[in-house]
Amino acid sequence: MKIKEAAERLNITARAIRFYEEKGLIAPAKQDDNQYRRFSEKDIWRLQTIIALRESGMPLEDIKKALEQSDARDHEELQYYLELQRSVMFSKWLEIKQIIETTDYMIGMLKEHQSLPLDDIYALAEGSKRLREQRRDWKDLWNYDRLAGLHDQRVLTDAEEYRGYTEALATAVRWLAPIPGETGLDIGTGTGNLAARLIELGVKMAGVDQSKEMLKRCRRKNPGMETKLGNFLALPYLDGRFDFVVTSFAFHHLTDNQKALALAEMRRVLQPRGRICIVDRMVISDHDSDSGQGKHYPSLPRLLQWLEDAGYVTKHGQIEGMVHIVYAVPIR
DNA sequence: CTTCTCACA
DNA sequence: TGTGAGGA
Repeated sequence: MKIKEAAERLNITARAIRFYEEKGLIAPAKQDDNQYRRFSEKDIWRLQTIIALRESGMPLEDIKKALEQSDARDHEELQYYLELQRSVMFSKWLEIKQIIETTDYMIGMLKEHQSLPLDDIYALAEGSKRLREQRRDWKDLWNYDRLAGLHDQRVLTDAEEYRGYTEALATAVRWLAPIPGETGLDIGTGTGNLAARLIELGVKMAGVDQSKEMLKRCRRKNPGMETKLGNFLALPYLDGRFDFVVTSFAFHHLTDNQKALALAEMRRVLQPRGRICIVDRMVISDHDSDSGQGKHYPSLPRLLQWLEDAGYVTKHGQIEGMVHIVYAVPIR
């Protein structure tokens, strides 16, 4: 099949196909005498894949990598690229959602005042800009991909970082007291240790982590569990999906501003009566303790204050040393 | 009908 | 991330 026929069949221009070839995404055979490209069914199938991935907004560079994994039959890596793409799209969706909300607010102001109060609008714009930057500034400062292999060992033996780990997970499960059939989200799920305990009780758990290696292990350990790439600031789920959100030994990775944003994100994916459970090392003073190395142990009193201001009733407890648990149920 | 390159957004 | 022109 020559290029024009292929292009017509796929509803793209011949030019685009040559372009994909130039970028190294396909390599159709060329006829010896005149150098015309000949497209096999395999080539067509590959082009269809490219078009589909392109349709999802994936950049050509990433499509190239994804196809390489697919060629190597590396199912897990291919899944990683698709999920990466999904999490990118989710961030964009959140941004757009926010822009719509800002616009709605402006429309409301205009109706009410017959004009736009500039100060308010400016503050609003600044606010959304900051939120966007918070999200964008997310980085894997901790290289959990590298740590994934040793993670399960470490949580049990690291008497410093993960002191009280087992007891903390057990307490979280007890406080959440899930009803079988409920849906829960574990943020920063790692290899799914907390999620596994909840699944045992009949909860449908979803896990989010920023590390693909962690998620690989998590899926291996908990075959039925749904896992997605993502982070606190852009949870890869639509609104109102969960009965509860839980996070253990992960919240302290967020800076001050990011913590506030993360709480808002949790609320977004929760049903109206959805509860929140946060287990982590915390400090009792009024300010986060910034120990460097990307660790910002949250201030327990301030965390409680935030949640109460947002309309939650809270309950908290000390598990061991710095390790605390905070549980919150909305009353409005 | 196809190829390739150059410029352009 | 493509597209259009123009020569071979």
